Amino acid sequence: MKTPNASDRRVQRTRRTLREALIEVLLERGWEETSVQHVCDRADVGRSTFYTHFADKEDLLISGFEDLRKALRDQQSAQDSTRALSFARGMIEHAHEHRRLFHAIIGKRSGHVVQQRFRQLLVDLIREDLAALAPAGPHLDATVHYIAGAFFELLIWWLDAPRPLPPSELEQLFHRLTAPVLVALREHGRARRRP
Amino acid sequence: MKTPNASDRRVQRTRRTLREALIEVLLERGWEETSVQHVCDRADVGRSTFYTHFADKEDLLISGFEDLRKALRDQQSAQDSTRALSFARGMIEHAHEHRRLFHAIIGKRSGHVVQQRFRQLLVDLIREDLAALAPAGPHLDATVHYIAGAFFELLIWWLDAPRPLPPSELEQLFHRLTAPVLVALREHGRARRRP
Amino acid sequence: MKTPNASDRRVQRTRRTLREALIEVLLERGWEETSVQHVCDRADVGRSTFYTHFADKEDLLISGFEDLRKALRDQQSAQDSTRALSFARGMIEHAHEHRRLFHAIIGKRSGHVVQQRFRQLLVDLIREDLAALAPAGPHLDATVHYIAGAFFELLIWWLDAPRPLPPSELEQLFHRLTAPVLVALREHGRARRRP
Amino acid sequence: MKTPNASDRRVQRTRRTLREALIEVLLERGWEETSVQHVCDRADVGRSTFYTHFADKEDLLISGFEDLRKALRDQQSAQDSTRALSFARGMIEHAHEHRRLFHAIIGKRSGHVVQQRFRQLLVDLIREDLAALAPAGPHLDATVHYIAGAFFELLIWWLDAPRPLPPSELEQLFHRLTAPVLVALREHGRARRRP
DNA sequence: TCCTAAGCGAGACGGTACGTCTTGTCTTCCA
DNA sequence: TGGAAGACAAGACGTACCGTCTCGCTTAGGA
Repeated sequence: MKTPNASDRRVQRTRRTLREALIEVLLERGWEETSVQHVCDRADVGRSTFYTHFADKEDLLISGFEDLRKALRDQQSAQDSTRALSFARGMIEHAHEHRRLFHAIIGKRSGHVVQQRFRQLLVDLIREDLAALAPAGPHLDATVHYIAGAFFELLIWWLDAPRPLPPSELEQLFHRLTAPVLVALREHGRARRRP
Repeated sequence: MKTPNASDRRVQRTRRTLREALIEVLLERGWEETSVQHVCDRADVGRSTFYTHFADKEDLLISGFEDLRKALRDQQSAQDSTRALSFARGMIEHAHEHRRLFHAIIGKRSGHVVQQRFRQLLVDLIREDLAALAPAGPHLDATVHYIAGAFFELLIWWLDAPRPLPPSELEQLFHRLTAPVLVALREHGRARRRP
Repeated sequence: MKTPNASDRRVQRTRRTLREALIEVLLERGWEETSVQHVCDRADVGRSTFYTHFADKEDLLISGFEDLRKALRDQQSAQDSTRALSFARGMIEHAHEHRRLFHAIIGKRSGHVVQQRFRQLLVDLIREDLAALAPAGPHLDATVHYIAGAFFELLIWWLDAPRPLPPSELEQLFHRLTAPVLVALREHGRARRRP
Repeated sequence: MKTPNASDRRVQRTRRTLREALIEVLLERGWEETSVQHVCDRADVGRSTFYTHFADKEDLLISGFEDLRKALRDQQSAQDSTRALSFARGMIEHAHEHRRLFHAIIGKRSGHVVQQRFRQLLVDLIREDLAALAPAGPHLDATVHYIAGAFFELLIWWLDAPRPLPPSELEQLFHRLTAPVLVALREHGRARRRP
C-alpha cells in the first residue's frame, strides 16, 4: 500500500470525527432534521471541509455502512454458520447492542435513502446465503426480496417495540417463520433441475 | 349528510386538481425533487391556496391514500374473500394497472414518509386479516410485520423489475411463500388456547 | 337632504364600528402592525364587508379625521380667537385628553400616510390663520410649512415625553417661539405692499 | 485600524452595490413599493445574500445615513461655522444637488421609519448646535424639536415645490425665521443662570 | 532551514424551498 | 339587495439549507 503520512492521518481523523458526530446528531434529531451544519458544529469542523470529504450527509452515513457489513462478516464467520441466513443472529445482536443507533438509522425517523441502503445490504447478504441453497431458482430474486423485506420490517417492529423480545427469541421467531420459505425454494429448485 | 353548495364544490375541485397535479409531477421528478411550487404550477393554483388546503406535500399525498384504501376494500368485498390475505390480489392488480404511479409512490425515488404510510396501510390490512385467524396470538404483531415487510419488498422488486411477472403469478408466489407462515400462526394460536 | 332609511343607518353603524375598532387595535399594535383583518376581527365584521366601505386601512382612518377637524373648529370658535394660531390650544388640549390615541396616530409607531395627513391638516389650519395676517406674503407658504413642521414635531416630542409639560405651558411655549415668526411675516408683508 | 483583506473588500463591495441599487429603485418606485427582491434584482445579488448583510430594507437605507451625516460634518467644518445651525447650508446644498434622491428619501412617497430616522438626524445635529448656546436650557429639548420640525417641513416643501427658491435664499429664510428662537433660548438660559 | 503543498476554518455567495402573512377581488349564500 | 363568508391569486416576508467558491492560516515533509 503506502505508508500513511501525517496528512493522511489527519484526513482519516477528520472523516472519523464527522462520522461520529453524525451518529450523535442522528440520535438526537433523526435523519430528516439533521443538517450538514449540525454535524459540522458537533464535529467542530468547517462546513467547507465537510464537502471536501463527502458529497452530502448520505454519503457520510453510507461511508460508515461498510464497517457494519464487515462487523457482520466477522461475527458470522466466527460462529457456526452452517445454518442458512446465519447473518440474522449477528445483525440482531448488533441491533440489540446499538439499539438507539439502529433505531435512528432505520427506524421511523430515518430517511428514505438510508433505509434503501440498509435494505440493499440485507438483500445482498440474503442473496449470498440463498445462492448456496438454490443457485438458480426461478424465483430466487423474489424470495430474496421477500425475506429481506420480512426481516427488515420485523427488525423495525422490534426496535420500536416498547418491551421488545429478547434477541434470541426474535432470531428464533425469524428462523421459524422463514424455514418453510427456504424449503419451498430448495424443492422448487430441485424440481426444476431434475424433472 | 349535507347538500354541497357551490363553495364546497369549488374546494373539492381545487383539492382534486392538486392531487392530480401532484401525481403528474411525482411521475416526472420523484418525491424529493417535487416542490409545492411545482405542484401548484401544474395545477394552476396559487401557492397560498395550496396552504389553505394542505399543510405540506405529504399531507396532500396522504389525502389521496384514503381513496386507495377504499378502492381495495371494494375490490376485496366484491371478490371471493374466503382466502386469507385476499387484499393481495387487489393491491397487485391495482399496482399493475397504475404501475407508474405506484412506482412513483413507493419506488426507489419515493420519500420516506410516503413509504412509511404505505407500509402502515399494509400492516393495517394484514392485521385485520390475521386477527380473524388467530385473534390473540403471541407473535401476531411480529407476524403481521413480517408479512407486511415481505409483501412490500416483493412489490417494490416487482415494480422495479425490467420484465416483471404477470400479476397473477406474483400473487400466487406471494401466497405460496406466505401460506406456511399462516399455518404456523394458526397452530401456535390453537396450541396456546388448548394445551 | 334625505331621510336615512334602515339600510343607511346600518351602513353608518358598520362604518362607525370599524372606526372604533381601528382605534382600539391602533392603540395596541401601532399602525404598521395593524392589518385589515385585525380591525375586522375586532369589529366582528367580515373582511369583504370592510372593502365595500373603505379602500384600505388608511381610508378608514382618514374618514375619522374630519371629525377631529370639526371638533377643533368648534372649540376654536367657542373661544376667544383673536389671537393668531388659536387652533393650537384646541389641538393641544385635544391631544392631552386623548393622549394615547394621538400617540398612536401621530407618534413614533404611526404610519407614513397618517402623519402625512395630519401634517396636511396642520398646514391647512395654519394657512387659514396666516392668510388673515399677510394675505399674499411671498414666503407665506414657506412660513406656513415652517410653523406646521415646528408645531408637529413639538407635539410629537410632547406626546413622547415621559413627564410632559402641562398643556397650557406647552401652548405658551409654542406661541412664544412662534410670535417673532409672525411679526417677521407681517412686516415683510407690509413692506412689500407699501414701499 | 486593520488591513482589509480580500473577503472584507468583497463584503464592502456587495453592501455598496446594494445601497446604490436601493436608491435607484427608490427613485423609481418609492419606499413602500420597493421590495427586497427589487433591490436584489437591481444589484444582481442573491436575496439570501441581502439578508446576511441587512435585516431588512430599512436597515439597508439607514446604513447609508451615516455617510450623509459624515458628509455634512465635513462640509460644516470646512466652512465658516461660527454661525449657529451651520449644518443648514450643507444640508440644503446637499439636498439641492441630490434633489431626486432626497425627494425619494424624505418626500411624500417615502416611508415612515425613513423619515423618522432623518428627523432624528436633524434633531441630533441641532441639539449639538444649541447645546453650545444654552447648555442646560429648560426648554432646550422642546426648542430643538421645534427647529428640527420646522426645518424638516420647510425642506420637504422646498423639495416638492414646482419652482423652488434658490438654495441660498432658502437658507437665508430659514435663518431669518429661526434667529429669534435662538435669541429667546439664549436669553432664557442667561436669565436662569444669573437671576 | 526554508518553502511549498495540503488540510482546514471561515464565511461570502447564489439559489431554492419553505410556511406565513396580508392584500384586494370575486363569487356565493343568507336574511 | 346588502352583508357575511370565505375561496382564491399574487406576492413579500424572513429563515433554513444547500453546494460552490475564495481566502488565509497552519503544518508538515522535502529541498
